[in-house]
Amino acid sequence: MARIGRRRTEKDPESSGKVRGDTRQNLIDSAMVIVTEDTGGLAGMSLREVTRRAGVSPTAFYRHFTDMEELGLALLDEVGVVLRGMLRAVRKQAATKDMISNSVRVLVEYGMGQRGALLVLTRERAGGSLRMRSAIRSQMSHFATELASDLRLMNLFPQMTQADLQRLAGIIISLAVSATPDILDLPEDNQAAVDEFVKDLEKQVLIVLLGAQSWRAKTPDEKKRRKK
Amino acid sequence: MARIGRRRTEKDPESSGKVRGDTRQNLIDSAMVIVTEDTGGLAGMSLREVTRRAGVSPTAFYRHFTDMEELGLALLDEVGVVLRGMLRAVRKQAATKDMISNSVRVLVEYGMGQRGALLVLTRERAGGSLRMRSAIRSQMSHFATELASDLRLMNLFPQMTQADLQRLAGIIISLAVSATPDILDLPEDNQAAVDEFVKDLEKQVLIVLLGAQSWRAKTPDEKKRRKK
DNA sequence: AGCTGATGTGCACAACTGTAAACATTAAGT
DNA sequence: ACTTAATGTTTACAGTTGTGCACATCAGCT
Repeated sequence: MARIGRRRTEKDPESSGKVRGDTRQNLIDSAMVIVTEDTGGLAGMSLREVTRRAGVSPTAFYRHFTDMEELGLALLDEVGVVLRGMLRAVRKQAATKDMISNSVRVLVEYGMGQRGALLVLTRERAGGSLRMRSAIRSQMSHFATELASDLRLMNLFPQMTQADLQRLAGIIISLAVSATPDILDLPEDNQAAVDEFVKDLEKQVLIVLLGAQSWRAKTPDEKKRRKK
Repeated sequence: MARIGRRRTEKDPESSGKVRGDTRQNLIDSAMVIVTEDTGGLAGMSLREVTRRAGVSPTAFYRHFTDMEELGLALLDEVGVVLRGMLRAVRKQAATKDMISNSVRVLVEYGMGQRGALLVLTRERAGGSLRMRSAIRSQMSHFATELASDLRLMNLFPQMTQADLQRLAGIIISLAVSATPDILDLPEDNQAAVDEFVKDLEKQVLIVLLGAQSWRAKTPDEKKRRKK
């Protein structure tokens, strides 16, 4: 049996107590790695496997999470924050047409780089526990709200109600989410294929935006009151 | 194409002691039940659990499948056939406007009734093995192709190329797939909420259709060659 | 100094897993 | 009638799992 656990050797200069607080994060990271390279998602991931990867004893897990589900939620949260930040940054520095293309590209590149991130997002959306699912839904609506707000600032759809803008954003996010599994299977060595995919996704978004404009133009007498 | 082992009694289908020949189907059904009521998907489903549900010994499993993955593929195939049939039937008997609304309603109702079916479809799309994922992709493109063909017959978009029709259908399927997890969490007792959801999804589809029309109208000089 | 709470360890254990091996039954084909 | 292939069973085993328990280390407080 190999001695994997880096035992704190009494007075090791750098290990004197400071490596300790990292364990929680280590667990999350390990989970991310496992999810990334292993088929089976959070459900097919064992507590022991995670702790093994993190270099801790199995029981240490309970010092930081009560559940595997809780680990999953933490993992998800991290992904959401990062991804949201990236997209927001992109949108902030480009206008209209470029914005779409840039956003799509960022999504694709992030997805291919940090496979696990998007993987968890899409997979557990239909998979995980009820808590997990609604956490993801909330993340997605968060995405959509930010996008809607940016769309409003750009004044591309001045005639649209706030609610309908939100719906529009929702559709776009839907497209992105739906594209995610395909992103994850994109051949990393074939840049042409990636470009093709990006272009296609851009076009999808454009169609939706166009549709939204026509829709408003054609039915200006709408007066729905939406609540959600 | 696959010949499902049906080579048994031709005289008395049910009487020979046990219902022997049904075992394979029983396993599939059991898997479906488990997937439906258990969080965790195909990955979190054990061989023993399936055989237990099916009322057979664990080792009997190997008489019908080499792998759990193979079971999954069989399950998926069944779902695809059924769902595809339903949607095709719906589209065949209504035109244009009603077609959308009917299709959406069928999808939602089927999803709520046979949760496991849609669950497997969405979940394993991002989850399962590579084989599973491409099988699902193929199912989806199958859906899209059928839809595209129907759209062409309806002559709604006479000016569109075949390839662009296929893309349009792809977008619609994307929306449907993306909506699936939400369908599965719809409150069964609250019909109003279901109606609201259906209406919303219909509207999304309409926007896309409108967008597609405007798209063609605005950029008639397209000449892309797509290859998929 | 000594106490306390947080964080880590090892050991133990029962439950469950996948699957191998040998065997029983039966339908079908000769 | 005898063989054979398909389909099922029982028993067995080794590996993995989640988790309870007792204990070790250490930072920070009074």
